[in-house]
Amino acid sequence: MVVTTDTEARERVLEAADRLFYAKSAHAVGMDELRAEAGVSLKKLYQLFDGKDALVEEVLRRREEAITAATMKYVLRAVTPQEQVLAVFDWMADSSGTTDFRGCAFINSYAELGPSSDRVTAVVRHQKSGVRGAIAAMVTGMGKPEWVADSIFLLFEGAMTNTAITVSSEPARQAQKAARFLLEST
Amino acid sequence: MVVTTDTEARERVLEAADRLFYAKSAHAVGMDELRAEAGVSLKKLYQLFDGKDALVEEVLRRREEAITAATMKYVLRAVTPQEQVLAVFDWMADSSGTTDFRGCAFINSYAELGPSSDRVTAVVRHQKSGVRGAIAAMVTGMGKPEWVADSIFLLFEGAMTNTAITVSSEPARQAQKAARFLLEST
DNA sequence: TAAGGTAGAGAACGAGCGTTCTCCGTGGCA
DNA sequence: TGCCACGGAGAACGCTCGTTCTCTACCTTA
Repeated sequence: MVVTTDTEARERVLEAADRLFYAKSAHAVGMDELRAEAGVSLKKLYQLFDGKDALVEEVLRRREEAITAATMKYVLRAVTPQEQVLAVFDWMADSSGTTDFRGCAFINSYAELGPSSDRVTAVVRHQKSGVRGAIAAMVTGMGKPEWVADSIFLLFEGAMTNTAITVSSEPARQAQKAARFLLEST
Repeated sequence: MVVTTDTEARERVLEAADRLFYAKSAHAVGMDELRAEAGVSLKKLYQLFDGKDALVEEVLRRREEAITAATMKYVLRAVTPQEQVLAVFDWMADSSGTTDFRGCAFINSYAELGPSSDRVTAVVRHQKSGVRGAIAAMVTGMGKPEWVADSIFLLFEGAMTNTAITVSSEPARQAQKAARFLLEST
């Protein structure tokens, strides 16, 4: 028998849930499908998590950390502050290349569950204010006015959804161009 | 007995479905709840529409027309071409004032149903390209480059989602400011 | 080896869904 | 007045879901 600690099982469940929820939306993924994908018994699944709602919430929180880390890799690779700000659009353009890109998981969750789950709404708000704050920190660090940061944030958000809908990295590139213009002309 | 033609019943169903689907997301609204809200028998409901999927599709198409008309009222009220472009953000700010504002119904539907319904995805794409085209027509009519139109479109999209998530018209106003800047400095 | 406890497989359960069907009351018409 | 066709109310059906429960097989330990 393959030894599997609870920690490992937890991780497998969270990874599978993140992938499936994002790809199909949470309500379209049954606990049994998730159990099969994670290679875990239904009993253990309910031992590890307090039901589906709690699992959705934890998946979103985990994804928030993962996305922050992923974008930071792009940001820190850049040299100048301006290139750092624009690097988040490189991340987006690269991410959209994967066939299973479905836009912003937080907006998607808000659309699906927002009205029925305050917990999910809270995580979504947290993520959005985090992204907005991160951009603001970079931009104001460059001496640019705060409204430039907010504008770049909105370009980012619009590009996320439309990159998914149009199945193309063009919105990401377009948003990057607009952000560059805003940074250079202020 | 109150006389009700099929056309009237159809209209009542579509109005109720639009309102409920937008407020709660489609999968959270049962056909029976919809029947009750529209004041129609279940039998007639299924006489008038080929099931829920078809109803969702028709609701989205109807909403596309309604939103186009609503924004056009704002656009045509403005005098200068620049004010016309910026008027769509006035529409957004005003719409967000209603307590049941939940962002872009098409993005929400894409998030909820996109992976399972090509028909819905097609309607969403159609609406997005329509909005993008309408902004492009106004902006290029002003002699501005096309990338300005695309940027304003992305600002619009980002503001729609974040106006809903933050329950505030601030993103709409912020996007408007950014759009004005883009229009004036090119 | 024998007993006991643990964990997995999957049946069971109650609820809710979309959809269809049945029944009954009420109209119009000869 | 008697008949019939229609439409509404809502029961019924088959399915899927989230969640819990049961049973069995195996591993551990004395």
